[in-house]
Formats: sequence, structure tokens, C-alpha cells
Amino acid sequence: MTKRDKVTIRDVAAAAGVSVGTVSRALNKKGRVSKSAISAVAEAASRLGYEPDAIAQSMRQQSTKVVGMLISDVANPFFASVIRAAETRLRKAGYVLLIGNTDNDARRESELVDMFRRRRVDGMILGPCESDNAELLEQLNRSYFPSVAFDRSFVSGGGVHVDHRKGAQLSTRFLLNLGHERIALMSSSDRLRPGRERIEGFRTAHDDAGIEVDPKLIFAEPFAMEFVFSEALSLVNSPNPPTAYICLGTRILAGVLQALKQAGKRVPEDASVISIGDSDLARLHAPAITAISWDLEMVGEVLAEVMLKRLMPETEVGDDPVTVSTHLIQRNSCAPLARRLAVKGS
Amino acid sequence: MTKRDKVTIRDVAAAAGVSVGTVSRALNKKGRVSKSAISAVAEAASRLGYEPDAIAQSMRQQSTKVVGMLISDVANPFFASVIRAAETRLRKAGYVLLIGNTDNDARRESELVDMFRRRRVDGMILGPCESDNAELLEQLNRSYFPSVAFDRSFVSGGGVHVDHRKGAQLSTRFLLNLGHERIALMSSSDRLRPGRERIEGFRTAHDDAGIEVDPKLIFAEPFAMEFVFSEALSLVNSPNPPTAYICLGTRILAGVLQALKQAGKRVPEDASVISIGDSDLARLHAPAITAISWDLEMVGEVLAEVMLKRLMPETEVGDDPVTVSTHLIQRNSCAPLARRLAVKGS
DNA sequence: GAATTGTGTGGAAACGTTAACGCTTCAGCG
DNA sequence: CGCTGAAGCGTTAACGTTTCCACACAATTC
Repeated sequence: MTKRDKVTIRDVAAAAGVSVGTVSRALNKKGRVSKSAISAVAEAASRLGYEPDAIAQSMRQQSTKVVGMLISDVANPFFASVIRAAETRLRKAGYVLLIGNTDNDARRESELVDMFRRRRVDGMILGPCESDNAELLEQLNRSYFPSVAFDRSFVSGGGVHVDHRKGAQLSTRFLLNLGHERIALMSSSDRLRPGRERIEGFRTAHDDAGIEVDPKLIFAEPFAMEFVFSEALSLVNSPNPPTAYICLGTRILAGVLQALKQAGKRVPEDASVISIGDSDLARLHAPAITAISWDLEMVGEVLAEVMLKRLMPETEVGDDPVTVSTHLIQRNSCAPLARRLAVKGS
Repeated sequence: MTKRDKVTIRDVAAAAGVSVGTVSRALNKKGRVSKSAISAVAEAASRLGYEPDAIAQSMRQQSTKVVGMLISDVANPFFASVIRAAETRLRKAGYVLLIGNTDNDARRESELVDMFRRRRVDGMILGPCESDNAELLEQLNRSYFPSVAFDRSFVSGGGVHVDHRKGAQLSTRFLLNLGHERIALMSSSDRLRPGRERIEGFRTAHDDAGIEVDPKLIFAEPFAMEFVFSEALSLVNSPNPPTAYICLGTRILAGVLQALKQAGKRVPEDASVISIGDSDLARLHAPAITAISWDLEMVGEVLAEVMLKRLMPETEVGDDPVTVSTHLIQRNSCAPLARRLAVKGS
């Protein structure tokens, strides 16, 4: 209605015929207040449409009830669900989520951290980003406020990890058991924790099976995102091509699938494919793609949960990272190597 | 290093040997300050690692440099990209984005609006949500702060609209031109603007072609999201089934595609399919699905742009909504009806 | 040389809230 | 009847900024 309705605690006090201190106590039910004061204040407050100013509260209490979240790509479905879950959980606890997109750029990430710190967020959730950024770590330690890292190898401050290692190991073993010996791992940069973990899992599975890893089949370098298709095509058409592919995310998965198709190779008869991360594409492709999956919502919830624990000073919380497990969803994109040989040999 | 490094403007003033007022002026280069003061202050500030407290600034200046964004589902790819683009643009202007997930629940949306208002956000971006919520509108008008609506038929405050009407019209006409006469429109609730607009476009295209619309082919009711597949299946198997399907988003599209497959109908030979909204699924499905597409990034940028304009009091900005256009990306999921008849007749 | 303008500065008053600290009042008790 | 303790309340000092005002002094003008 009115253009500016700045109703402050003072107005409420006047309307209720008490002092501002009493209004504050009545509203927060903290300290000594009479029933009658409480009801008078409540009446006046609602009549005037009073809403406490959260900024002034933050100022006074040295706490904003805001947590910041830094994500390399907010639009990446593997992160978006995490964000949603975290936001929902945090809000239940009266916190609100500030987001920042880092675009995987360390400089931007630092800027964002500074910005959030200036804004006095109570804590920060850091998604995986370009290297583990020593400078940033130092920054955070200096300012010394609660931070929780997600899929990132922070020394201090614990964090939440998805068990990419196990995921890679499971899927590699699965393929090895099917008789595949040349398996391509097409994952993210090994400068990031998830990439490193996957390579380890991949190696462990090979070791367990007593099979040598061909380092040429590990694609951990950025794998020039724009050229996935062409790079995949040359791999598929190489002299001694892989018989199975483990592909991270939808981009790489799509590139590999298209390359296979273009090369006239059928899935799973001529090549097996496993997706790292479940997606619409994996679920709905024909044939449906076997995938390593983990609970995105849970990651978000756990992230929020750890953050909240860290936010209450009484509960001393350890620095041990929480691990979210991965599992393999079997669909129709993998077949025994024998079958392929039979087809070839016929 | 230290546990609490609370360095305030007072510390800087002491270190630089000037008063707090001077520090403020020097830092903000506002008002009269001498060069010498500026450099002394700058030196002291950087030496002490001073960072102005944004909360105190907000308190004083009655502006937080925060904008809130309410989205029904942050993890929906059609929104996630918009969020990212908006965040990026807003940050360039020194603003920061607070997000809230409404889950398409009007009550939650109201709560969130209240919460954001208490937190004194400078403005709010409202994504499409459960009905156009008259109560909310009234709330916003009362508090009278800048809000920009996205795909929502707000009376006041302008907004940004995707031209769903044109999109539906284009795709319907495209199918009609191919000879289809029984086209199913499987979209969202007509309580939401986008749903209504699509129906209008759908109708207009039919009118232009002089073809009657069978209301039974318009699925604008929630279309019980969990049962898309089964509902689609019964539609596909009905006595006089549609020969073409226009499907909103990945959920419905996937359901319809699976239903068609299960019923043994091939795309596009036996049924044509168009996706409303482009997606990995549409792009990478075999055959690739023709889709109505719009520029998500642009929506986000425009949203931010309008917000920013509205945030500077000098520029008087009109209430006319900005429209983002849609276009049809032709792929391989549509075929002339004749061809299908020929197949059938053979 | 006095009156006028300018320039840089320090001090203090906000912004809206909460919490610490006293001051009343009143019941209970010896 | 005086003393004690507690309950309820008002006053006030923060929280860290920015901005207004006044003042001192230098530079200009008549």
C-alpha cells in the first residue's frame, strides 16, 4: 500500500506502550517478560506488520544465518541436485543459501570467497574446482570460519566425498569379469580429487585381476571438452581399440556413443559402455546405459548437515570426511567380450 | 593465523593516524580527501588486511546488494542455466544471489518471500510457480520493492517471458503441414502461464489450418508426473491414437518415447515427436528429437538486466515484459503422415 | 588587510537490533 | 516491620559503517 513502510521495533514499542527492550524480549521469548507484555507486543507487532530487520540482527549478533556455496557450474545436473538438497536442509534450520558460480576458475573462486567473507556468511560450502587451490585453503584457514568441502581434498575442515574410487573399481571389475581387457577410462582432470580417485580405483581393479593397465587408455587430461566427439572417434577407429568405455558425465558419454555409432559399432555387441553418473541420457538411451550412481540429494543433505553441525559451537565435530557411496546400476550396455569375439569370428 | 581477526575501520583509522570518517571517505573516494590521506589509509588498510563489513554497510545504506531468486526447482535444467546466467550477470554488478527452492508450493513460496524480505534483499526474481498466487502479488505490492517475474503473468512489475505461445504454434503448424491431424499436446498445468500460452498457440495453429482441436488431446492437467509412462501407454494404445506428440521437458518426453517403443511404434515412421525445450535427451536420442528451443542463458541475463535497471532509481523503466523468442530445431523425429499411411497401407 | 571562498579533517549521529545492567515493585519470611 | 530475592521492565551501550556538520586553516578575492 504505502510506499515505504519502515516499521521498526521502536514503533512497536510505542504502539504496545512498552520499551524496545521489552519488545525484543517478548518477540524472542528470551529473558524475563510477563505474559501480558508478550501478548500486547504480539498484537501491536502484527497490527503494524512489523518484521524484524535481519540485517540489524546480523549486525548485532555477529551472525548472518547465511551460508555461501561455491560451485563450478550451477547448471551441471550433478551439482544442481546437490544445491537443491542443501538449500532445503539449510532453510529448515533457518539458514539461507548464497550461491556463486566459479566456472572452474581459481581466480573467480578466490574472489567469491572474499566477497562471501565480506558479507559475513556464517559458513561456506566449496564444490570441486580447478585444483585444490592452496592459496584459497590458506585464505580460509586465516579467516577461520566453518567450511565444508565437497569432493575436494582439503586437509583441514573435513568434508564430504563421493566414493568415486569404489565406483571406478566396481565398474572396472565388472567389465574385467566380462572378459574385457582393453578398457578406456574417460574421466576428468587428475588435478581434481574425483579424477584421481577414479584412476586409483581403475588401477586397483586391474591389479586385482592381474591385468596390466595401458596408460594410453586413461584419459584424465581435460580431454578438450569441445572435441569429445572427434577425439572419441579417432580412439574408436584406432588400430587396437578399447572394447569397453567408462565415460564421465553426459558430455563424454554422448561423444563416445556418437563416435561408436558413426564407426558402425553396436553397443553392447561391439563395445561395452558404462556411464559415470546416472542421467536421463544413460537411463533413456537405447540401449540403456549401465551407470555408476550415487545419491545426489544425499550429498546435498550431508553437506548441509555437516555445515550445520559445524555452525553450532557446542558440538565439537571431527574433521573426518563423510563418504557417500556409489553403486553400479546394471542396464543393457555391457556384454561379455566372448560374445563380441563370436560375432566377429562368425 | 589468528583465531579472530576483527579488524574494523577504527583500527585502520588508528593505524593511519586519521579519523574513521576520513578512512571511509578515502576508501570510497567520496567527498573531500587529500591524496596523502588516501595513500596512508590504503597502506594501513592493506597492511592490516582490512575488509569492510558488508553487513554494517547494508545497515547504514539501507541496501544489501543482494537479490533473491525463487525457483520451483533449482535442479531443473531449464531453470539451472537461467540461474547461472543471472548470477553471473548480477555479480558483475556487485550483487549476489540468494536462492530459494519453492517446490511449486505456494505456501513455501510465500514463506520464502517473507524470509527474503526480512533479509532486506534489494530485489526479487520470481520463477514460474503454482498459479499466479494473488496473495503473493499483493504482498509484493505492499512491500513495494523491485521484483521481476519470469514466465509469470504478473500485472505489475513487468517481467520476462519465453514465447511459449509461438513455440507451440510453430511446432503445431509444422506437424499440421506434415499432414498430422491428431496431435497430442502434453504440457504443464494451464494454471501456469507457460501452459496457457502453449494451449493458445496450439489452438491458433489449428484454427489457421482450419482443423478442429480435439480437447481430449490436450493434456494440461498435472498429468500425474509419476505415471507419465503408464498414461502415455494407454494413450498410445487407445482406439484412435494421436499420430504426433508435443512433449514438455524430459520427463514427459521420455515417458512418451518409452510408451511408443513398448507399443512397437517407431519414431518417426509411426509417430512424430517434438520436444518442448531442448535437452541432452532430445539431442542424443536415436532418432534425434525435433525440439522447440530458447536461449536459457539469455533468459537469465535479461532477468538480471531488468532487475539491475529497476535497482537504479534514476532510470525509470517501463512495465512492459521482455519476450525471449523460441524456435524450432528440426531433427529426425518427425515425418509426413502420408509416409506412415503408405507403410500402413502396404 | 579584511572578507570570502575552498579544502581537508575530526566528531558525532544515525541505521535497527539485542543484551547487559540497574531500577522498581512485590511476595515471602523471620 | 524490615530484609531478601526475584520478576518485570526501561535505559543504554554496543555492532561497523557512512554521512552530516562544524571547524580549522589555506588560498583567493576586493
